[in-house]
Amino acid sequence: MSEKKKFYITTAIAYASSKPHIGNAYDIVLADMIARYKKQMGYEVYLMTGSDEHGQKIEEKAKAQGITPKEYVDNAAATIKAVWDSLNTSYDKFIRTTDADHEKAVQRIFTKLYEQGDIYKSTYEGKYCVPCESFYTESQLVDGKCPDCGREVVDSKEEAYFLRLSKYQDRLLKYFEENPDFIKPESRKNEMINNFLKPGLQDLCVSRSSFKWGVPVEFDDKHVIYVWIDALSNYITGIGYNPDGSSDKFSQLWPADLHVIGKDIVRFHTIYWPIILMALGLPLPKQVLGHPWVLVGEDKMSKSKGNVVYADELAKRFGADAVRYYLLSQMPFGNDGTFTYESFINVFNADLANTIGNLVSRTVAMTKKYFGGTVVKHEITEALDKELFSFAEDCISKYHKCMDDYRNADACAAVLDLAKRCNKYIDETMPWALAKDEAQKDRLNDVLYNLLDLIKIIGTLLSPIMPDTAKSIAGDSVSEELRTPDSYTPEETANLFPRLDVEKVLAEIAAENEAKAEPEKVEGIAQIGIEDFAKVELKAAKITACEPIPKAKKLLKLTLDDGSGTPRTVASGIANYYTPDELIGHTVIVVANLKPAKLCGVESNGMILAADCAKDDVKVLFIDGVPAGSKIR
RNA sequence: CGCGGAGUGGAGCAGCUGGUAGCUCGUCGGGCUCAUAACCCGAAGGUCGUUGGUUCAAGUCCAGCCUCCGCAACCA
Repeated sequence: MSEKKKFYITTAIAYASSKPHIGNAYDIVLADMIARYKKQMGYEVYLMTGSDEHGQKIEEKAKAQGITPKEYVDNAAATIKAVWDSLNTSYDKFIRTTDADHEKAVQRIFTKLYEQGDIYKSTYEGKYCVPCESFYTESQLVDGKCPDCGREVVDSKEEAYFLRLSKYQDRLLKYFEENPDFIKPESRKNEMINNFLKPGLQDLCVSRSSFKWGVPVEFDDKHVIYVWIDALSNYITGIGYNPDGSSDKFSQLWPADLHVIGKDIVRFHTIYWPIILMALGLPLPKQVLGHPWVLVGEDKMSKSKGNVVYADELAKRFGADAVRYYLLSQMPFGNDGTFTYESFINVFNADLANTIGNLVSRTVAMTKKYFGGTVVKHEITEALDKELFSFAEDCISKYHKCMDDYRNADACAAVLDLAKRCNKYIDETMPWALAKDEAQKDRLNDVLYNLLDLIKIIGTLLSPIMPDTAKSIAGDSVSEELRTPDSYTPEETANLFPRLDVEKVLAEIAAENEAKAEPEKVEGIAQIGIEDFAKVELKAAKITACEPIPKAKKLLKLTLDDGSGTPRTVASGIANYYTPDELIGHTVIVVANLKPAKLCGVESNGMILAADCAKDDVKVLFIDGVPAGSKIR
């Protein structure tokens, strides 16, 4: 009968609409590190991750590919798993929201909440744009019209189910107060309270009837259960919860000790999720950790920007441990971190190759060279050694303090400090000089013993962060006890982290990206026939007036003379490149038969042609001298 | 005044509850040779966005302003 304390930790489940990028992967890497750490601290750990597989977007993507949504998500889930596995993550369960037992449990949850009155049927009232098939709230409208297409909207009602959030508001606020550590970091808690709780919660719409790919409401099959109840419930259904009777595992593991999530979904996990649990009569999770994002350079990662970086590709190139180390050591606690290949390689070289790898390599080499591979323990007498070990103890306790607080970057720094201290110790003791004097043989032995001992400590401390590396430098005997073994006989290993040539690697990557980008472009824009082009009506038009649009940052409102006699108004997103004065009087090419659209309250009839010369460089095509109204083809 | 975040030596970041500004990389000079052209030491370089306030004392607290970045709205 093990009396180990349990630690149930989860990640956000990844949305199965596309391959997760390095930022999504940060979630699981962080959770995995915490899980491994807790395990090492003696906890019985259960780590769950998974994929969120319902929703309109998936339905549409599947349709576009001509396969069923189920086929689509089967592929997607496999991809997600493959990425997670490439990072050597040690999850105990991978839940899929299309798992039969999950779907069943979600239906039962929904029904239970409905029967006890926490979910009620009502109508979703809003402004509806028929062509766009979308609902908008009053505040989303632009000049009372559809923000998307600019057309009139109509008052409309749609049946839907709602979760009573307001009922639990006060209890939730109280929970926040009584559990100050519930939300980490603290700043996000204040955000939640000020922005959502204090103004008052509005009941949440928890069903949809506009698409089919979801868990059907048991008693009303026109509706599917919307993401909140479906996805969030994974944390309990994945360990066997069911309102009709839960598994033993559930009672052992729940409440969760930690939900690791991205900062963008803190709201759902600290407001909606606790309220769902309260309604179910279940205890709330102990803590929610909202981590920052991984940016690529300055930007958020996005497919359209073409700057997406995938974890498995990185792991393949640099090794899983290096990727894990980069993410865990370089992400600031509160702010977004950045990924660039350049900084990755720099960190790799500085921390992993030069400091840790080289320390191991030089120490092992000397042990081999001077003692044939084995050094033994003697009592410490030198003051220098005492200082060295007391420094090590400081590092260890600092490391724990940081890890307990999920300040993993600082924890990494503490380990690096120790490794640097060891490198310095080598210079201070100069083993190569000792080796020349037979009388110093014992001293030389002691120096190497001390180094090997601390290398073992470094390996131990690193094991949640870099499991493979830890194994190869500390072996299976991870231990934080200083100077326990009677002797050390290190295994000779190849260089742990061979230094990378920045220029060379960057060039390689650039070449590969280029090779990859080519075929996609051909695919991206389909060829069209002359008849398609004929549909576009291009005309020359003279800019007679131009002014900025107050609400808009990027738009200019242009008034054009297109020869028709009536002035034409066009909004154009060129405010960052041109001032109104620079445009007035010039003649431009306008797409005349483009559907009108409402932009920031201005009706735009057509668009003017401009060239994307480079990133952040746009040039409008001027055709001064061409009479206004001339047809262009 | 839509919401939120940030402005610290060349670059990237630490600086929690106020008391001589630190780290990594880079640069320059030196040392060493066990090691992965690595390691060790030293130096140069910051009026901590700006203005005002609180205080014996502010990067650290308060107020205003400027700039940048996400999200939302709008690159038709």
